[in-house]
Amino acid sequence: MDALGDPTRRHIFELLRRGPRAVAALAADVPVSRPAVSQHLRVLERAGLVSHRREGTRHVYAVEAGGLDEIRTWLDGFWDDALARFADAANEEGRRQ
Amino acid sequence: MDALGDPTRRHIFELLRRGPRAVAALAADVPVSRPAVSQHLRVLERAGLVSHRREGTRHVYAVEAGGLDEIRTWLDGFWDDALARFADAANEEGRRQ
DNA sequence: GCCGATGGTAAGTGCTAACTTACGGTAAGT
DNA sequence: ACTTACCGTAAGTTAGCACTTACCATCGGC
Repeated sequence: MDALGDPTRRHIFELLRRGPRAVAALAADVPVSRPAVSQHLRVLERAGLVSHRREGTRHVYAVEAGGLDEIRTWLDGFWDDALARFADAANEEGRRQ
Repeated sequence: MDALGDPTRRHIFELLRRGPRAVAALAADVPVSRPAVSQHLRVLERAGLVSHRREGTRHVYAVEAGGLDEIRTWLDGFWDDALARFADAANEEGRRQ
């Protein structure tokens, strides 16, 4: 979640959404330098959102399904609770009127 | 999404998950000053994640269902694409072996 | 009408992190 | 072996932002 807070990082993440890419290929579509992309990829990997495999000298990065699922479950619990509370508030409102 | 990047802001957001609260009540459960909470609430409101209604001199904040839904749809599209790409990669892998 | 409570806003400060340039390391091609 | 391509890491700078203190506005109560 902290990892997706940065716009550039989300940009990289959405590029990876189209499929696995190497570092240089990612840096070509992002308005920052290549080392910056490397640093962002490291953060994303630490967060469990992406993974990389070496292919010769190139490092190909891809999205990790587990990381997305983690956020998803967190959001789901949140959503349910929020809806329940929202219903409670609506009931209370109706009771007042 | 940028709004949920800050840990303190997520903390406040999760407090709001239990139900609507006033600013002072929120600040009591967060290790920062009350003005800081106000600023965080402003960011959250600008992001469409919370809304506030005045209750006398108190400002009661509550989570906004729409904001959560927005993140949810974004995440859903992401999830589907990621799974599809993952399946493609698995197929390619199988074809090689 | 005055005082306390509640909370938004302004100004200022410190720290984090995002970015750059520079360097080193590894693998492939010739 | 030498060069080239590709990438991670170190060091340094800067801009943003999270936080605090101080101030002001508004609403309710005595």
